[in-house]
Amino acid sequence: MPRFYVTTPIYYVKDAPHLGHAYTTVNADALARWHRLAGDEVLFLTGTDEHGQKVARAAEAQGLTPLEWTDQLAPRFQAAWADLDIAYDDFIRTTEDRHTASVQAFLSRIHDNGYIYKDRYQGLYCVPCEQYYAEDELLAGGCCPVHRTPVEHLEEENYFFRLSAFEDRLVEWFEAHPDAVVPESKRNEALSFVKGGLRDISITRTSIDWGVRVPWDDEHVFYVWYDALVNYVTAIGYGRDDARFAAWWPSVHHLIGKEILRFHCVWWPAMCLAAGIDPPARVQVHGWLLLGGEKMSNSSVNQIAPGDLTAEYGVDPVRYHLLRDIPLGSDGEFSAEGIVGRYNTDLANTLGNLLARVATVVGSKCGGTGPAPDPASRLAGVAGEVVAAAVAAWGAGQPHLGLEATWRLLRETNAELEAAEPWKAEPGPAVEAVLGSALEVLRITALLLVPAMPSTARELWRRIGLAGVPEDRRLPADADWGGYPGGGTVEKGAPLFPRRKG
RNA sequence: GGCGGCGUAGCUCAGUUGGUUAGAGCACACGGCUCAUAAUCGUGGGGUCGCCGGUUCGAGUCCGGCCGCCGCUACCA
Repeated sequence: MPRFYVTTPIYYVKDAPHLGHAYTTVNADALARWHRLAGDEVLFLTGTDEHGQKVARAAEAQGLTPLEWTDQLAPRFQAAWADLDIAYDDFIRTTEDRHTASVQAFLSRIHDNGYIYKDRYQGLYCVPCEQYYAEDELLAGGCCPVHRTPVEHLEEENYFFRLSAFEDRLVEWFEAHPDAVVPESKRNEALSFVKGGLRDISITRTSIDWGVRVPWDDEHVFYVWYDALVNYVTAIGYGRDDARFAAWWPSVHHLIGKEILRFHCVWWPAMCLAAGIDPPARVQVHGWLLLGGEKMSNSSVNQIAPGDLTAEYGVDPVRYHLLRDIPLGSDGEFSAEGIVGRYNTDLANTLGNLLARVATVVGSKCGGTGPAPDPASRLAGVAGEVVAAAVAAWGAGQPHLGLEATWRLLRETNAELEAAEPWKAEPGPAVEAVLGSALEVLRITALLLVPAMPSTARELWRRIGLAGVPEDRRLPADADWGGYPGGGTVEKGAPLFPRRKG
């Protein structure tokens, strides 16, 4: 059975979950649901990143230990994902014992392989940023470009990862695996970064102790990024369960935002090579959610809480908008006009209204019992094409194309009803053939909607009189034309998506 | 500065290796229908494919130059 292991980045626990986090997570969830529907064995991982100096200081300010503090924060993400119907299989926290064990095993292996060495680091450090700057990055007078305050000359003893040793092997890896980083523009960006020359990177700190202890030197903890990246192998048992690890690695699918491309497409593959394992099979880089042209980021004020949106528009419409309107890989503009427009045209008008009109006519012409579809319906061919297009699109990590294809089928079905006008005809086989075919389209649509709108898919399935739940079916086999059995009770019910004014 | 990308309908975008009349959705206009959530169906208007030049029987597509926007150039979904 094919395996599909999909990850989101682990989110920095101190940030409140916002729509940017939700965007990544909804995409990962939809891809995971698609692969489950395809019959693959799926592991969907998300979680929180809980180490680092900022967390330690914030905890101290609260009079709590760091762990007590993050114990309070991590559930905010779990709650946000529950609200968005995110069905992750594992939620990792970097403060868990399993993670400490895997980080220590992973980095010890790199150390044993000779790619970690101790050196003295000196540089210009901005305390508020917790970061070193190169001289040419500073403003006039030696000031931090962010805080506009003077930086300090600092000297620290660190362990370094010999990233520079991996230049050639990374280039070879990119060339041997053209699909390892998608879209291609991001792959080129990563590759040109590697070709531009790699410097060794400092991976430990002595100035902090809220982190994973370096097993060969008690004075040091790992810098938060190196501990964070390892979460992807922690979750599948690195250093603790070799059989499980071997089953899931390296066929992993990392979903990330473009701002962390370098970590995932350069540092992380190099760390894997250094540890003697294959780099990740795929890193899928997505764009940003923009609000009025501005990035929605952790530090700015333009954050939108996912819960506010789901309360206003409903969970599935929010998921649909994120998946349908922003091609994975491009930046996308989020706006109230955008979500309402998509809601009214696609969900209320095309889909919801189709169900309503079919249900009404089945009620008046067939006594409310759904008839079987017509094997010779023109829609059978359209459905076949659409299912094939959706399978290809979702398989290629392009939810917006999968959904676009699905709506083509719905529009064709509305047109078919106009042509046949079953509401004018006397009850009989001709009317039943038309309505049965429309119901069959709705059944296939329910299947195709499982990844994007799981609740809607279930409700559609139930309304047209089918037993069970659509996510228990399998694609593409169960989407073959003719699967609607006929004989079930079709329920009109309240509008699936009531039209919105504003 | 270096490397890379983009510019196609009012908006968002699609346009394989050059090849009939440049497409889709939305928006707009007109018409049909009245089963349906003022929904739906059909038709239509709207493009010097950023600009200039070149290659070619033929260029949105290839080449050169120019204009404009953006990304990366060692923090952050």
